[in-house]
Amino acid sequence: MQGSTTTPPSGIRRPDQLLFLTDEQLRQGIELMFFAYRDFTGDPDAVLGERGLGRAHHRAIHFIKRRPGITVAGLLDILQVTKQSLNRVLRQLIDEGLVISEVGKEDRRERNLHLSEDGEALEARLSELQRDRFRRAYRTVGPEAVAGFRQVLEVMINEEGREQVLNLVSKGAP
Amino acid sequence: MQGSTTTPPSGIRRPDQLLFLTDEQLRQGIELMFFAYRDFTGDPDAVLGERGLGRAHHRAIHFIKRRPGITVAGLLDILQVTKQSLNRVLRQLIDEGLVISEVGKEDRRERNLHLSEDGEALEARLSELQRDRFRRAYRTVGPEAVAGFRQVLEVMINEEGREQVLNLVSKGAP
DNA sequence: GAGATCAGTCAACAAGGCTGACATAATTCG
DNA sequence: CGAATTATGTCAGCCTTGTTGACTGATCTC
Repeated sequence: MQGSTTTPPSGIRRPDQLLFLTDEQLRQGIELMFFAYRDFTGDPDAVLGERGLGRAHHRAIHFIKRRPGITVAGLLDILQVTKQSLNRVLRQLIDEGLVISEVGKEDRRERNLHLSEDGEALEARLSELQRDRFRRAYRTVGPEAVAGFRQVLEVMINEEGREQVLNLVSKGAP
Repeated sequence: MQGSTTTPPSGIRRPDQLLFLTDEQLRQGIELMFFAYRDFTGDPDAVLGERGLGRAHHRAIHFIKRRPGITVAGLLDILQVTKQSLNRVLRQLIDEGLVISEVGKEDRRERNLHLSEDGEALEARLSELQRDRFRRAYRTVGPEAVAGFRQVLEVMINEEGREQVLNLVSKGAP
């Protein structure tokens, strides 16, 4: 914390620069992560609850919005759940008319997933809530803190797979 | 991102300072949060899985370690789940000999919760994994980014309750 | 002594993970 | 062409972890 920008006064045994690596500081980071994530998912969860949907549906909707026409296998790859688990969620979304599944043009074994109008509307409502939270937070702390925030999250991701994830996040190829 | 420290050159219509607030930037933050949290919980989940325990057990263990002697009501307050839900988890932990529940000294209706030796050992193993991840991340990005990371997480927390949470995180009173 | 409070429990339900097994198309390979 | 592979869907069953509602027992407090 406190830690100022550059070098500490000399002659100190436990330099200020390393203070942010004490078990205590690390523990605080861990707990903050827990509480922040809980609230981060809270708003959408509430909206989804109204319609009998859950967080799993949100994730599917989010990434279908992000990659319209994505195949089931593609979504499985991103979400890293079993196909049985995803299938249940997807079936519900299709039954409710939020997601449209159509036979692949090139490879007719594949299914290309899209959001219906209703699906788009729900997605917009959900992502709006999360963007609001981020916007408020980002606005409060300013661009430098935001840059730090992103840096930490990025290196928090498992090293194998990190490149793929960062690629996905920043619009990168499927 | 990039955004420098102070004021930008004047006369710019969409100042650099606001670039980090576009929907696109916000969406990236949201997705990073999702992926980082997934990996953040991955390591402990694996260890817990070996013993037939889950994330809920981890949370209980974590906060009992943090506040030895905490009462059931106190834990409920932190975790924000129903007492039936917590009770199931707690019962398992007590049955497995990881947590010790003893009648309150002052108020005999209360139960004070502690970790047993085994509980301490498991907690150490789990928190070690998470601290390692944070330590690596923090070390990689440096103290300034860490400060930014923490600032964002803090203001991400719901405003009602934020003070209480921050108080808890930073060792504050029960 | 009456009423409030803390803890524990039973029962029932739902979401969303998992495994394993199997079916059906469609594509690709030999 | 026929066989193997691939993409998807589905059935069945199991687990964890959340929920509500109802109720008990012990202990405080007024």
